[in-house]
Amino acid sequence: MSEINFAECLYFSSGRINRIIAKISDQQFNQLGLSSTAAFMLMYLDSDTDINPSAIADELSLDRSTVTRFLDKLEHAGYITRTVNGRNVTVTLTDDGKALQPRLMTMWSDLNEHYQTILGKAGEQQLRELLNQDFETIR
Amino acid sequence: MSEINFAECLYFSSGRINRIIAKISDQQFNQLGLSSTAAFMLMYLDSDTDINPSAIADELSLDRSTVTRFLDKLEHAGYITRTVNGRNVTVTLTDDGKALQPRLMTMWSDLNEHYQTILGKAGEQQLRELLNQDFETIR
DNA sequence: CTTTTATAGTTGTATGTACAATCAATAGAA
DNA sequence: TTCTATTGATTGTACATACAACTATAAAAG
Repeated sequence: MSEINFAECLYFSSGRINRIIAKISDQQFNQLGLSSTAAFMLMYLDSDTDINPSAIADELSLDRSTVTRFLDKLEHAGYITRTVNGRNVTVTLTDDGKALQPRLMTMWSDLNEHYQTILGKAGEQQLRELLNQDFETIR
Repeated sequence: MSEINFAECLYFSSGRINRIIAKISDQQFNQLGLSSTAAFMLMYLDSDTDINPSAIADELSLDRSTVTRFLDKLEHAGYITRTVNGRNVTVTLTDDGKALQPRLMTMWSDLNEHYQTILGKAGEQQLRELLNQDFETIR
């Protein structure tokens, strides 16, 4: 009776596309034994110095606790170090972490090509613009 | 040096918007003590008879195992029953499950209004269309 | 018919993520 | 200067989800 078209439901369609995109991304970075989030975190850490967890959380739109978890992994893997300074923490790439950067960059550009293959050039562009609007934050 | 704009990275922007949308949706359905996925599953079950888990998985773009997990919860909550028939299972709404439907429908329409408030009317429409393309499936 | 292959569903396990609570440190007010 | 409120980071916990392995059944091939 109700005839709901679930394909039209934002909840599922956004979940679905998110999983598609995540999978493409993971396939890339898993080649380095990294999850996508960990990989992007490393790239962000290369872009500046004296970065703290909160800044990472802001930049990558993640909860601080989520950032903590990934930093644990990256530290354990030897790609970063944490320097505690009072209640602040500074995150720094190790030499291993720096050495990874060129490969990360290559993968990132491969990734963007791959997105275009799947989504189409126009679709990829459209999606990018749409998703990057500054939506009202939910509390 | 690298100057990556992470806001432009599909991996994070699609995750971000997915979380926004999921949160709006969850806020609605949690009023009935249901997760969004469980709620949509119930609505789908009302739309036809003799539905099996695989069909649910197809319709909602979820893995069969994920469907199993939610059916466990819904069964435990008394909203559905499972009838095993050889290797096939038929899922049926209980009376309680049926009784829930009007409220689910109301919430769904509230939800759609809420999306528009957050995303803007145009944005919501655009997003809907974009996300509903039939992307090549990843294997 | 019997044997092989494919399919439906479930279970084990792992991952990414958030939220709430907590701890420690700083900053502001008294 | 001491007390209080705020803030940065972490930990405990919970959830949605997938994938791989497994079980049982059905279908196809011989």
